[in-house]
Amino acid sequence: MSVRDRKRARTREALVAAAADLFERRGYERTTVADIAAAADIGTRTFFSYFASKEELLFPETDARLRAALKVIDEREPDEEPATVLLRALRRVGDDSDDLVSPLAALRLRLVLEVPAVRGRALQIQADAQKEIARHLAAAYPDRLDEVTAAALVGAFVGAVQGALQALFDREGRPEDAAMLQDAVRRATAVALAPWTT
Amino acid sequence: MSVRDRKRARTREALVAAAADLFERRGYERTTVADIAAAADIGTRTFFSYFASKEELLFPETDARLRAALKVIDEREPDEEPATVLLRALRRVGDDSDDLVSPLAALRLRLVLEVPAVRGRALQIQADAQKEIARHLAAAYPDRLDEVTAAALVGAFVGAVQGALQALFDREGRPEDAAMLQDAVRRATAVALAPWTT
DNA sequence: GTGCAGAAATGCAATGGATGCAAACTTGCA
DNA sequence: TGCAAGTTTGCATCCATTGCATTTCTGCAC
Repeated sequence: MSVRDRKRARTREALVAAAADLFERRGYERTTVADIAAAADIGTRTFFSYFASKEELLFPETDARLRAALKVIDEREPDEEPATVLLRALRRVGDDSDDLVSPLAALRLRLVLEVPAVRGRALQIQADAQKEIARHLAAAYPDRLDEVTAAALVGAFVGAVQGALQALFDREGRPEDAAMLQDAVRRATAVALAPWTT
Repeated sequence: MSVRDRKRARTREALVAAAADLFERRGYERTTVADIAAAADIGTRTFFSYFASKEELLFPETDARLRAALKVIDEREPDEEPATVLLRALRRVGDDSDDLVSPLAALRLRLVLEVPAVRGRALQIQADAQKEIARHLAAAYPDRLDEVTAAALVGAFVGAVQGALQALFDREGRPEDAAMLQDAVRRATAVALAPWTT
């Protein structure tokens, strides 16, 4: 990795860190892109060569989670059911991603629930990921699943988990700590996916 | 309904019509709110007392569809399964809504697929509707469904349908024929939701 | 018919995200 | 050392959105 690339990566991280700090302290809406850029010592214009929009800042590593899910599918046992593999893939994404610990993750969760623009972006990212997973799954089971059925299956699983999670948050408020959150995710998936697992 | 209200409703429709026309001809991005307001003979500022944002213009009757779904739940037979009722509610929304015929609906579908901002808004509206439906369903079956399970159920159903639809569009482009489309969705969701419906 | 209170429309100014453009820099490599 | 490619930046501009103050209705009371 060249000096150039490393510097760029460092600046990128600085931007995320600065933004997280500012969002935390002043709130999302009352932090301007100019503020963030200044805090990371770059020009306002330059910000947009790192992130396409203000929201994007909150989802810096979407690809990683998606790749993890695809990997689970690729490494399936020869005779596993599609639903079983998919189930494992979703559990993996929910569990091991650093997503529940990193300071950014907690902030992101809060903002997804509070700020419409952020929620909209999150839903879009999720929809795109679903599409990708469905494609992979269909390719993995060419004679059992066509693209449409695979998409329906993935949509059902993800939709169930997301619905359950949302309901949990509505009922219990935002989780205080990562452990509670993880527990909530587990309970939600257990409930949501029970019909497929029994 | 007073004169005032009727005039307001007429202006509102004029805005939607004007916007549909402009979006159709010039595209969404290259139509400004000022253009739309001018075409409907109102001041730019006034636009925002009718619609909270430019996107909102494309979803003028969300409530109606939601209410239709809730109505199906309210009018269920005494001993129907939750999944059965829910399935019927979704079919109702997909079927009888003018959604595949009205000129606005076709435009909306295209823009949802093409314009990120519009897609984001559509996903948010859907998520909100899901939440509402889940609440209703849980209330309708107090001893069979808690809020979280109901939300998971609704999420699974809606997710399956949406996933299937998305895949169909990706594969075949925009649908020529509503009947074929509906059939494909039914088959796909049947597979995805088999665990719930049996 | 006149006048008033509340609702609606409007103009104006300002904020803030986003983009195009061209000039000033840096870095990697020949 | 010096050029080509990749970066950074300032500047101007567009546009959605909002706050504020003003003006224009509309419904109703008298």
